[in-house]
Amino acid sequence: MASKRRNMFHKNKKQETTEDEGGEEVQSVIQANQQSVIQTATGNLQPVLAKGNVILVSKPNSVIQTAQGQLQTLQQVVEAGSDDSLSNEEDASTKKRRDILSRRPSYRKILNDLGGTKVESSGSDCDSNLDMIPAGTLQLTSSQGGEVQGLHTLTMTNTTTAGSTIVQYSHGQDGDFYVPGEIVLTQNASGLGGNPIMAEDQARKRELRLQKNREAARECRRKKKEYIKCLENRVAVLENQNKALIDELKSLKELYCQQKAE
DNA sequence: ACCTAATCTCGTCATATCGA
DNA sequence: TCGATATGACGAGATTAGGT
Repeated sequence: MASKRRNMFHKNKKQETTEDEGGEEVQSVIQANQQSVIQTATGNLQPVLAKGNVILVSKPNSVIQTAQGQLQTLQQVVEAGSDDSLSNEEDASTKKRRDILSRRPSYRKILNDLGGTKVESSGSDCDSNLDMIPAGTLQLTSSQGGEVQGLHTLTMTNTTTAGSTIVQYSHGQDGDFYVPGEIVLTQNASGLGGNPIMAEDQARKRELRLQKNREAARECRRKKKEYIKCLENRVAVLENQNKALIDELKSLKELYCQQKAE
């Protein structure tokens, strides 16, 4: 039962809204079934837009002008959004999956590639291009302020009992407390020939590594949320640009028809 | 109020990526 | 090349929403 639920969760990762640690709700701006922006004589350009395709507008005095960077971005978004390998996710074993799935570039790298925005260890500047959004349109704000991460330290204290350790956990704000239980390192488990000092050292290193990784995971999740917000912001910007271009095109067409009729 | 399914959050592991 | 860091995947428990 529980595992079934978990599997469902991993299958249904796409959500309309999500809530972060601070209780902040992030509304998705990605909407399906948007009216097609670019239309051809046959009515729809969709079949042409396969993965990796780029629309090139090279006509010098065209109404529709694009900056090179925007086209690049569009291509990257299209490519990032289509991951064929995920469709077989259910059937593969864990090991196999890890072999098949290739890791994407880090969020830091992606964000740098996208807009030159850097992911800092705290705070967000991904909204830097939001001033392109016309007044009255959706703006997503990214607030990171709610969560204060204190400094954590972990110390292991030797006791007279061989192989056991008291773990002292120190939090920056709440003060220290001691974990009453003990970490027992047996000879077999440590594989260190029964040397309690080395075993304790190993355990200490492991605890340190786990602690670091724990915090790294938190930070990584925070960055991931920020990255998603950035993408959503970008979608909002591009949708508005599309809308403006459509309006411009429409008015120019009308103007042209009027002049032609005269 | 209770149950169940869906969703969220966190810790851990494995491994890719980065920087010295 | 190697140690440190970042991140995807997974499992477990907590929380939430909807139905009875």
